[in-house]
Amino acid sequence: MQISTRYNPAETEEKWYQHWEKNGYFKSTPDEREPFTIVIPPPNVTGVLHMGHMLNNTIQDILIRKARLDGKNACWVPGTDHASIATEAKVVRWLREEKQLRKADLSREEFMAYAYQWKDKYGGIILQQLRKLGASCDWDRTAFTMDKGYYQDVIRMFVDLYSKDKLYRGLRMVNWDPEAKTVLSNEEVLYNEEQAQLYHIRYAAADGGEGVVIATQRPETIFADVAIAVNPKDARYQHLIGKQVLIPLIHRAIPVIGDEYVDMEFGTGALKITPAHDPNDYEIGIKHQLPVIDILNDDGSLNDKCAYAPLVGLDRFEARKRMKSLLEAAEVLIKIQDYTTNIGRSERTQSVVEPKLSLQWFVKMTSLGEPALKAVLEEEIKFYPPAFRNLYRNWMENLRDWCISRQLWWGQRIPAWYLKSDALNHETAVFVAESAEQALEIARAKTGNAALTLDDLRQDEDVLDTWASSWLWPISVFDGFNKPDGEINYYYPTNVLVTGWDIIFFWVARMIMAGYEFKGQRPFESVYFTGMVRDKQRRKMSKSLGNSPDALKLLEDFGADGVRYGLMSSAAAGNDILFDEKLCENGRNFCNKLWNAMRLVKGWPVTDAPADEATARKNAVAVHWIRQRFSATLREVDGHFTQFRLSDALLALYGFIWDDFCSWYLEMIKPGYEQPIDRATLEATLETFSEIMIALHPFMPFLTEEIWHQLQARTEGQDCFVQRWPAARPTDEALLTQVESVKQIISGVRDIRAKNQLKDREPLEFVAADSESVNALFAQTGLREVVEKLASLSSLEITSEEPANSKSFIVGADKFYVILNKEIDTAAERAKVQTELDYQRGFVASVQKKLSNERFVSGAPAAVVDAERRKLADGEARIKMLEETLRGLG
RNA sequence: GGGCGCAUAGCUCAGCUGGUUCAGAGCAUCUGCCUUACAAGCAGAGGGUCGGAGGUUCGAAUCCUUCUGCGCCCA
Repeated sequence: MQISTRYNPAETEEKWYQHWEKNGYFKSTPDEREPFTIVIPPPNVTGVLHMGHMLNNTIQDILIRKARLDGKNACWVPGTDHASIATEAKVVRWLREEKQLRKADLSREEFMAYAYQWKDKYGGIILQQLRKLGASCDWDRTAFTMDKGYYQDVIRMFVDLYSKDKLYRGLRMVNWDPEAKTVLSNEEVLYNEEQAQLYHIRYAAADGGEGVVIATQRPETIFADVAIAVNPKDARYQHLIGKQVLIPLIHRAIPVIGDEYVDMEFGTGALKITPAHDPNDYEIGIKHQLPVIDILNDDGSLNDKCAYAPLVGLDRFEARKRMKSLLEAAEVLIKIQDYTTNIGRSERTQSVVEPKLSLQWFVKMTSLGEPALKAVLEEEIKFYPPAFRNLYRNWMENLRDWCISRQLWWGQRIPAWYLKSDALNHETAVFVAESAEQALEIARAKTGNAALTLDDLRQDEDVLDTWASSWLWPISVFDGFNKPDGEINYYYPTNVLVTGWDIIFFWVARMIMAGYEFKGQRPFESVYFTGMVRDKQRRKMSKSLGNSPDALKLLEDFGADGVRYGLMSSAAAGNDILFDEKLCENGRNFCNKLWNAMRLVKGWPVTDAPADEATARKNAVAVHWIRQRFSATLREVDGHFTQFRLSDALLALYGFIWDDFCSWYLEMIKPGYEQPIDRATLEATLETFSEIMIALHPFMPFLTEEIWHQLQARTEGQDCFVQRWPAARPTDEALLTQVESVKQIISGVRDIRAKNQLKDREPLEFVAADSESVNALFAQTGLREVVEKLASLSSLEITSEEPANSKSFIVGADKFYVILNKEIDTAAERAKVQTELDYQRGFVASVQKKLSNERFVSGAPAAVVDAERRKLADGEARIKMLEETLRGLG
């Protein structure tokens, strides 16, 4: 049967994935084996596969497959995140565009019903796509952060933290949509440059002086001013710091304070501080312990706190208009200046968003952060690459309390109830419980009012930040809250977390905190940080830029193994990768290379007759050598794996397979045209080839499984997937070195061929200068035959005679000649040898200088000094040989 | 403003604890080959003051200081 010269991924991938899944190879249940656990960083439930996912999940699959081959009970838990903001935004858009519905017109329940509808329709597509990549997740364990059980865990977490006094309500500046009368998330506010006006207004000094002029775009907010800030370095205003000035129209006295924050160049260099209506002012207010005056009603009109009756009840824009004439009449309006500024508008109502203080839920970070920081610094949790420890420490040492409430509906609703009789944001009591009924009980007890009913309570409208649910992921997916003595004890702590460094704070740090807080244990032993996948212009790949290749198209074009290779070959841990399809092309080519190696080996006729003696010697040493090389490679790969240096591990295998196995080994044992190969050599080759497939399997699972089955007839269930990782055996270093010399000799001959227009197959006479090392080399059984075959020699002699009509080359400290049946261009040859001679003399001089340094000889380790002595001896031998060659050339 | 990181071949990057893995890989380039597994391939070759300057050391791409140029995070 003719086998295609190209590997066809489309045919094999589907077949093997189904085979593995059907055989339950992905499944894990606790048993007596050592567990190896990974929880997937859950992608957005309605997301689609992109480059970052492919990189990240390829790495996890490599680790999990390697663990499986190592005989561990490997468990990779897949799942998705509800991603509240992103998903809610998608649902809102969908409702608007497809159903002509506005969120504001829907009840919470109606909206949630639509959201689940959306989730059911698009949710989990990404998990299907991961299968195409080869991800060997235990799909039976697929989790979702809004699953009933998971939801319950999040609620329980909230109640638990509250009971431990680690949660509190605090003021925070939010985006308020006065038209929809709702809080907006940052993502729902659209900023655009708009024309606005700066009002220059004079605040008279309380002591009758001329005071100070400020510039503001929102003159109606002056009634909420609590201070004027100037830069202490500003010579114009230094004398005012500590004095009082009067707010125009209402003549309330406010202090002038000094703060470096103030930009001396902007406006007049004096900044009015309005904590209730500007986030930066709020920060300054806290710093200087200033009061907060909120003059806006929820609908954007001014309330009586503004203390200026003519404006109370007017909309902010109407008030702004009136302010102009009022200020003019008071003779405090210096000028009005046009300027362009970024104005935030509600995505939904287009109304100008007002920064507004609102009560939000915060997690106290001090007690949570401490063990989490310690764990990483003391390497109870190891980071790869370790440089991320610094980044982590820097953040953890400057922890701010975590605001976990979000003004959204898609998420876990905060389990806090208030009295309906209390005004919004001015609640007198909070009742936190896992259910409304429990909250009611608490409320009755707390208020002493046994007559309270559920109707008297209202639940907090907000949901929890997505990260406040996903930080429980490693615990919750094993049902660790419900069944703390269940299988979580087997799988937890997980072994490694693979994620992008961009969410080190959002997610990694918080999972570590949750691990210690709720489980008393680290959530994982190691964290492998992947880099960001960027395009050739170093831009992060993103949908909005449209610079991300279509992941599925890529898989189709290059095969999953090709793409996996492409991603991994350039992905050292933590380093961003500049993605180029060329990388996948390399991967595809590598697949074809292996495929063709398989075709070659399978195409040989076999004979049970023993090979002739020379061939037998050659094949025996070849088989012995490739096993040694493979062992050496495995040792290298094992080392890389323990360090999570997956890219290096793959490249080590790649180099071994392409160069050692294909270019050298297979060429060594390849029988002549239509000649058979002896059975022993073939079987040894199939055996080694099969083991190589196992070693490569974690990286390129489909191709290796296919070749594994093509190589030899396998029994039922004897799949590459479930084999044991081949053990690295001690290696015969002497042989490895000798074969390296043999390779250099063969390359030397090939080089002379190339430079003298000699056909590759034209047999050549070859001479090695007699020496101890040359004799030792060829005393190794079979090596002479290897050189003869791969260099296409007609003869190989060892002699101390300098052969005529020859060209020579040097390997190590030995000299070799190729006899050319033609006139040698002696002048050109002399020049070449002279150049080499000059180089060698320089080399020897530098080594001599080192060795004549007494401090080097006494200070450096003996091995290093010995190596230098060897270098010197070899260099001197080479000089001698080159000088002889020069003499020989006349 | 505070912090973290990066700079090595034309390009993208490896290079661990300072020393024969020391200057490397892939791509690109050049030369010769449609050879009997693979032209998406084979054989061979060229290409570098390891960003600059100091320092530590017998010895520095590697450790320290500093400068320059980029990138990122926090405010």
